Amino acid sequence: MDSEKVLEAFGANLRRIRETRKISQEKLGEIANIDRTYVSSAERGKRNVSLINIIKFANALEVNPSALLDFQWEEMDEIPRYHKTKI
Amino acid sequence: MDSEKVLEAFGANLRRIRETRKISQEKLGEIANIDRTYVSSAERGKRNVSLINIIKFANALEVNPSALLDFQWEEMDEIPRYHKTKI
DNA sequence: TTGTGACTTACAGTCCGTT
DNA sequence: CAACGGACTGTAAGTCACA
Repeated sequence: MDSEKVLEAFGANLRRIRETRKISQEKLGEIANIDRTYVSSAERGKRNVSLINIIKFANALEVNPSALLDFQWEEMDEIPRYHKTKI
Repeated sequence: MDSEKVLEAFGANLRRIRETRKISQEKLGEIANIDRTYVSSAERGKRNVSLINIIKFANALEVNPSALLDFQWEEMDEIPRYHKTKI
């Protein structure tokens, strides 16, 4: 589990979903009440976004928060254990 | 969307899943490499946990990160819009 | 085994701007 | 419209002694 790649994966999800909504970073920021420069850096994987802001983003984009955490773990250095076991 | 309740909901999920694993907060902290007292405060909804730590918790508990974000929105003040639309 | 208050440090997050 | 920088404020991260 590589922290940097987690942030990049989150950012990629954020960007992909925002683009399907056909709204700008600025517009997303306005809806979510988050600064536009922060949206930009979050999408580029430069920010360790907190839970409240993850929820804000999800609500603004009208998706379940889990959509933003739907990572492609194959790209990570270590495969998280939940791929091997179920709860 | 009430921030305080989001944190409490996250903490409740964290605690519930940890208890199904039958491990102590201290043991979870050891696995996730997070301080025991931090686990305690996160479970009590006192921390706005960031993405990296959400992933650490999820990996340590061997669950998908989205399991920790599986909130009961009915209890919240405002129903997030993703209940009304799908992506 | 867990809860809690207090504390410092690091960085989350904002606001101004330029390219 | 987005990337990026600088300077700033607020708060999460991380730890401790003690209940």
